[in-house]
Amino acid sequence: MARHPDRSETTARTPTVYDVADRAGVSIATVSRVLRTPDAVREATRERVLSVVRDLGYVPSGNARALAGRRTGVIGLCFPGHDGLEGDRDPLRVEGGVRVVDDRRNGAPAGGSNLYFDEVLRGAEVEAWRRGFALMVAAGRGPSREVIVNDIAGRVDGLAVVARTVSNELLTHVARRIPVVVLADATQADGFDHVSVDNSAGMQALVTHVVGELGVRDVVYVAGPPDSPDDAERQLGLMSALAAHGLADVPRVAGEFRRDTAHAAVAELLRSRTPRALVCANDQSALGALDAVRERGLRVPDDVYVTGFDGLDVARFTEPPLTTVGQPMAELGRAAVQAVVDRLEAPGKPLTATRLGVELLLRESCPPV
Amino acid sequence: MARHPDRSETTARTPTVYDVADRAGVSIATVSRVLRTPDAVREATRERVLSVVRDLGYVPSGNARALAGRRTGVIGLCFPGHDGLEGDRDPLRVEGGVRVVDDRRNGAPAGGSNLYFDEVLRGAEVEAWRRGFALMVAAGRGPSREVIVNDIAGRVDGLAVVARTVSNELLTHVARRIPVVVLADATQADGFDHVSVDNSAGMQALVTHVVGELGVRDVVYVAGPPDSPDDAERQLGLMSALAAHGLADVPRVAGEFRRDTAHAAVAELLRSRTPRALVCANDQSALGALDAVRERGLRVPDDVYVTGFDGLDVARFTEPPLTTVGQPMAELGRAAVQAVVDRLEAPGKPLTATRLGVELLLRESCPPV
DNA sequence: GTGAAAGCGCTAACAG
DNA sequence: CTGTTAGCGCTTTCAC
Repeated sequence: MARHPDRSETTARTPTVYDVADRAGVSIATVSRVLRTPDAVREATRERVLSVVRDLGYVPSGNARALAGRRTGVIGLCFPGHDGLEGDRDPLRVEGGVRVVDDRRNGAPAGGSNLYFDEVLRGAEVEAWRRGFALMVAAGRGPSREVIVNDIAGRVDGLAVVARTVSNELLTHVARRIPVVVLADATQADGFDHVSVDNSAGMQALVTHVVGELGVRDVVYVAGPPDSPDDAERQLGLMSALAAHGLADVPRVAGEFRRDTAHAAVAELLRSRTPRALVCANDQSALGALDAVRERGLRVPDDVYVTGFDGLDVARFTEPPLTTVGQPMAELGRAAVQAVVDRLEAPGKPLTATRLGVELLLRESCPPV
Repeated sequence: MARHPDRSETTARTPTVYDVADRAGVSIATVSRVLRTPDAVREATRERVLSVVRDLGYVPSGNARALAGRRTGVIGLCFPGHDGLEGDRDPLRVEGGVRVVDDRRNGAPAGGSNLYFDEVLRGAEVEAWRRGFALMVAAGRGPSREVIVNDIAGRVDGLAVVARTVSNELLTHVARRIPVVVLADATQADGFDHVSVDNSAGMQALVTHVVGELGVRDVVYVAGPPDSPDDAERQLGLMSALAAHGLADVPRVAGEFRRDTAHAAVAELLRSRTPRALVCANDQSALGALDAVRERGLRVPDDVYVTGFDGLDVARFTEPPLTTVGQPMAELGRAAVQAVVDRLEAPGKPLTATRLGVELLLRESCPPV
């Protein structure tokens, strides 16, 4: 009471434990107990307190709780902005009304709108919920990203970060405060727990299908960005499958994981020659490859096989449907949260590196034999 | 210092302002200033403090900040669990490896995997970020939902809640502490800010197309759940368009917004007769209607027109592509966050009811004239 | 510019 | 079963 000389109920502030305690004629400790360990309080008292809680519209401050309890009950998830989300700078359109659009099929499906992270996020949310944690998201864009991550790090019990979202330096820094797990990057020995997908095995299976079963010798790889750990692993799988079939290497063009870039690169390539198969680093670039092949008047799969990687939904609806490697995206998110929680529960245990399996989805663009 | 007699740097705890202050030979106030208002501190001092921050791996506690600063910098978003996410109870599969699947088109596209909320979430995230807030998500499933919402309410500055996620009672309760905006429910006069899409106008435009332009008189409405405010509004639009064309009403069957339910209901209907058009309350039920029509050996649009509502991605890839009303889902999320932030900045202003426009997407299942 | 001190609202011993 | 009392780590006047 000393700290709160005037808790007269007339003051219009958001009510605190003190207000509830006063009104119910109990101590703040009892109010706290009613909320956290109801069985430790006599029924009558409990009822009284609860009714005051209702009357006052009391909602306990999560921050005060976290501070006093030394745990927030929140897990953070950071990933690198929603790619291609131009809406980022669109002014928000808020007029009502209806616009009529003739939307009959007039071209290839639009590029996948970043389903990838949507699904990771969903998986993470589900798992966090089950483990009794709330989830805080930061899909950083721009330089302020580092600031935000730092900020988030201060409000959660643990953090899951998608590879390449922020500098390793920052990661190391925040890891001194809370457990950090890195998603979609198999790199070891950086002191973090890791959760990733079997990129290498996936690509290996895919290329084995193309080279081994279909017997194609003339392959071109539409590569991802040089600094992508994902692509690095996929190339490892590629090389290994090639080697297994007596091929030393194949030519590459730079697709950069992007539809437009891949489109341009493949168009350029096709001006000089037509390989039998275009193995693309991801689905987006496969869409670009498909565009370029079509423009050239070539048929898929008859003239050229085309394959992707990721298993975006949109890959099922291309013309023809795209053979690709499906990643368990939602499970990635779940596994990440799981790894964070596990680490929280067993701080001392050795670092883990979770590997999730993938699916080789054989479709018309490069069909089964 | 009185409160922290032993701040000797040898103790291995997560460092606090006190540790930084000690090491840098300044007061905690100065440390705080360096972080919040750098210009208020002499350059030399600032550098010194910053370097200690780095050395110690200091990350400020967001909770303590929020508590002292009386604002969290976080906005909450709650929606009703990820529908149909069975993965909810799946054990997480964590073995690596590759599974090969012949995934050539073998049926209709799978039902939309809840893109709806994924996009709302994404929109909210983007807007929160731009406004300098972090986002906390709760996609509640089960009864503990109410508990969690309450919990979240205690850790955020404002809350956006999708209609029918939690009881109005709880909403009213937490609204006494922080601003609450309700999504996708046009109901007024409940004391909350609202953000929704123009359901009524959308359906009206759609039905005007069917009845007015295509001249169909024999329509059946595949309705949503009786307690859905969304469907209620859509029916309003339906009635109004019918009236405008001299039709009193049309028969209804219960689709419940679900593919399976709608499938069953329409199959039942078709056993007795075949209406010229099936106007469905949402895309999911339109998928079900399509299934039933196909099974009956009828052709769309030649024998029956079918329409949906929502504009899910999957509706573009059905056979034939589905005429539907597209909702700006990401913008819904953005507008919600915007409403929360606006309310935070101007607590006194009158309640708002934001209405987002929709698009009538005319596709092959009920094409333009 | 910088420091001292007073909380922010809650939990968790520790007494009784 | 209930009350007292320390803090949790930070921001923020108010002096100097």
